[in-house]
Amino acid sequence: MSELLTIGEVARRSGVAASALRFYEERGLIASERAGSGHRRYPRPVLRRVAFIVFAQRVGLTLEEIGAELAALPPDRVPGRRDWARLSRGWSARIDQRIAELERLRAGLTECIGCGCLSLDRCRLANPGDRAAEHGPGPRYWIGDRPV
Amino acid sequence: MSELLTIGEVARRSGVAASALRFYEERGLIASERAGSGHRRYPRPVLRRVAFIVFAQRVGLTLEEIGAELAALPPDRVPGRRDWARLSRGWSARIDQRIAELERLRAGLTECIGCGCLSLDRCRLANPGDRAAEHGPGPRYWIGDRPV
DNA sequence: CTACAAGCTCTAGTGAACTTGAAGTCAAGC
DNA sequence: GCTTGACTTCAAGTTCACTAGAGCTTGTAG
Repeated sequence: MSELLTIGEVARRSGVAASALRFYEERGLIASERAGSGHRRYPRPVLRRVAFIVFAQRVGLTLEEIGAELAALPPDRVPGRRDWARLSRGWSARIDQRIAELERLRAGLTECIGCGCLSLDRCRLANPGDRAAEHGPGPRYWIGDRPV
Repeated sequence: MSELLTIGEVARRSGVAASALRFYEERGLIASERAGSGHRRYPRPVLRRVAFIVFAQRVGLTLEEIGAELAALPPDRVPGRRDWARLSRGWSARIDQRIAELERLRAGLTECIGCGCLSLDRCRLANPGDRAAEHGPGPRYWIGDRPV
């Protein structure tokens, strides 16, 4: 019934570990007030914010991107239907792209590999040009899940 | 025209960095002979094997899984239509699952978030039970891309 | 008042898939 | 003979999204 939640309560209710919540806070994705003791106190709406983060991760966004999306939401009022709609467009496009790629791959599974044409020179399914190879150093993102 | 390719040639033709090829070899995904100098010499079919690896990664398999798939292919003969078909079944199912999840998420984008029900308690889209939270320590796999 | 749970900060580790860099070898061209 | 470039090994670094543990403080129940 309390207005403010402890980190443990948020963790239990969201299914996200307390350590992860601290990590999100460090990254600026969520915020907390502090009790006199120095303990975190989360206002209730943080639960929706955490839900949003989890959802966005499943869609395939990185925490950095999620942070940007959250920053773009109005800080002064509860985000409404209009805000979601704006957000939604970008995400839908992204999801559609990934689905399209997966369908292409599934088709290639029988058509292209099956027919024996899986050749790097000719097959667009394994074409270097399609790949994220030139995205510089560091780990390759899950191929195809990369932000475009 | 030569029968055997250097690592540089394979890298150029496959679009995969030489360092990655050495890494794949270390992991047992590909193999090479050695010239007298100690330099790697790849038989030509390695190109198809690399193409296979790249393809499988886009589908979402880890290198370890890819290694297992490759190990299951006949080592004595060129893999034929039958071998691909066997492989294909598992991958298709996997792709279908991921597509289904993405579609579910896309629907939730308007239905569930849009209507304001994005609540951790009630919404199955952000439901802790759905999540890979209990998969133990270590990094969370890209959520939803996890091998089932 | 004392346990003990829960919170705090900070540093370091994890796993996947590589890349980077150091230090050395080998082959070819000038 | 020397430089250049391609190759070798090996160790260490990178990103992402966290987790784990050390060492300390706070809050609560008996």
